[in-house]
Amino acid sequence: MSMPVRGAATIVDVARRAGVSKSTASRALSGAGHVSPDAVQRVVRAAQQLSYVANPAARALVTSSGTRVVIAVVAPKPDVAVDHYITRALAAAASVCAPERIGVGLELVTPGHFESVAAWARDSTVQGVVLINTTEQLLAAIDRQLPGRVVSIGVGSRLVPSVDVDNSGAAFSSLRHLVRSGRRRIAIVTGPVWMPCTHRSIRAYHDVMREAGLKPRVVQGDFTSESGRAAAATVLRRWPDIDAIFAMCDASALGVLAELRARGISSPGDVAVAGFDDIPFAAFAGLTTATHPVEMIASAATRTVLEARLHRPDDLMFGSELVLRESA
Amino acid sequence: MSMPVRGAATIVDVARRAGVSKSTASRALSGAGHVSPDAVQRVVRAAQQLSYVANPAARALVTSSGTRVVIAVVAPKPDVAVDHYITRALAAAASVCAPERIGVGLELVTPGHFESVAAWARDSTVQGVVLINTTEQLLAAIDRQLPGRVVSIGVGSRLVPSVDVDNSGAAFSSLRHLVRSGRRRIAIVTGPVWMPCTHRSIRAYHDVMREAGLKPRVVQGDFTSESGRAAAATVLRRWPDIDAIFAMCDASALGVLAELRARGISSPGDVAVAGFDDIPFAAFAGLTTATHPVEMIASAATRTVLEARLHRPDDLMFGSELVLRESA
DNA sequence: CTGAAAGCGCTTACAG
DNA sequence: CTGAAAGCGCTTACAG
Repeated sequence: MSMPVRGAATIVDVARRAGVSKSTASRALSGAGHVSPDAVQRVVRAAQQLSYVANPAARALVTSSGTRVVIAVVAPKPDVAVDHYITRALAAAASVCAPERIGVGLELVTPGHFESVAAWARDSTVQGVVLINTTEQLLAAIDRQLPGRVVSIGVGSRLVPSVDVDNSGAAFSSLRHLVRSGRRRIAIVTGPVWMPCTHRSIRAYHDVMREAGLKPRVVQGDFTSESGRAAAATVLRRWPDIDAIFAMCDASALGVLAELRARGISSPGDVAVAGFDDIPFAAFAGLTTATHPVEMIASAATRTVLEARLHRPDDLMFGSELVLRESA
Repeated sequence: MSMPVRGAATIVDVARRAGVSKSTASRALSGAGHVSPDAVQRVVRAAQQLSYVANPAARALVTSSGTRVVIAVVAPKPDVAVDHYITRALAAAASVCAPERIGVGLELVTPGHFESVAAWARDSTVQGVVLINTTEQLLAAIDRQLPGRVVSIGVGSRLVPSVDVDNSGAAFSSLRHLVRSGRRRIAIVTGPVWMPCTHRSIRAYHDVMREAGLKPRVVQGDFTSESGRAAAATVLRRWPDIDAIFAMCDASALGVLAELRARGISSPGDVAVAGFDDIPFAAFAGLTTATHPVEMIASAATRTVLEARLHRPDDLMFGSELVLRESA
């Protein structure tokens, strides 16, 4: 028997090769309904031989399984939306979907404009939605409209499972490392306040400072290198005797390092610096940081949406590992 | 008349509202076949009122229009594949596709393993393919199998249109700027030799050197910062009197700057440095470079694939602008 | 110029 | 446990 030439194998090809009707083939492949073990085996084997993957367009038409996964990014302004973090997550999602013949779409949501949520809910071609940087407000809107088709990379809700890195754990290990290596005047450069993850790290920071009997010193940043540089300047002005700066992301930490260098302040000699994310450039710059397995997180979130479970899956929290380099 | 509640508007909703059959509605919307001007107007209006976008799953089933666009990245090894350049292009593609209810998939192709090309050709859910970093070999395989559904970000072929940045122009303007500002011993740090774009820039480099009566000095890199650092070391060893280094990408240029700084060599004082891409970090680092409108390029390429023209569209070449900063 | 009918590839009640 | 039939939303010959 030869491969079909004109197009990809269809369920009719599989059924014919297995000697059953397409109804039976469909049931055998989906696992739903009763099918004799013998038939299941023949169908599965035929499907493998033909490299059969159900046509998602046809399936989407009859069920509501969808042909695409929407990656929805929440951002106050459209231009701040698509940073390296987002594009890495998108690439991971697109890689996970490709073998299933499912596509991904990228959509921006600005706070207060949640009309698109209703559109996704109505759209049978939307398999599901992966939220990035979501807010409590958006989650509330989703709970009402899209039950069971949404996963959040970030905070979750009663109905929306969360898949994320252990922000607190990452902050704990970096800060404890600083304390253990003798630092006593440790400042933190935060992310934007509207992002829930910012608060998790700030809380961890306060916990460690209290635990060690140290005074908290908080300066706000916005995850850019420029804001890190500005924050370092602020820190040095307010607390000239500072001996460590912990930034909530590597981009800001690199800004901190640049500002220190520009002022002739040595690192780690005078001021230790630690970041978070372990971006490729961090290794190059000798930045001590903690890993952020963005690809694993996005892959897991996307897989959850593809599986379309009936019950809310458990939250998933990925660990972060401290990476010691020169800067701290 | 009220909006349909259960799902997105279908062509039957549009037809009913316009008072025609769904056949006529379909023809009016596609522009194919004869429809009275009056009917066209009513149908178009109804579609607008209902925010109608044809269900791509249904359309893909009957035509071969597809539900997804494949972004195919050619890379010698899987791990070098997904850099910032790729993910930016992917994000742009996913943004362009989203309003059309089309998804994108990310697939890696390693040289010599072109089976996936045949799979895409057979797959009616594949609207088209956007190639990134393609090689002549892959283009040859595609010419035979996927006529009319492929666009290349990079080199094109007789059947595959190319959409790309003007690499030569970018190299010309950076190098001429170096020459004009008095530099005479100018080295180039290249990209990997297997990438066609590397050769375009090298050729431009040789042209400018010849034109200015200067000796060419070529060192190979691989687009990483680490390779830039190593290349700078090589350059300084082989040509201690060097006064400028042009790197084919910003990541490498940043590596060059780091190596110079580590050796106490001032920039631009002793050695001017220029890169290419204008990544966000370049502005922060004060790197002179030239713009690379990746998002515009990827959007244009994706739009071309979505339109699925019958005839090969013209090649598209995007200009690059010199951005003068501190380093040169 | 228009509408009724067929069919794309699937899944799922409905009979047997 | 199995198969024939209906139908998801579209487009496109086929008649009129």
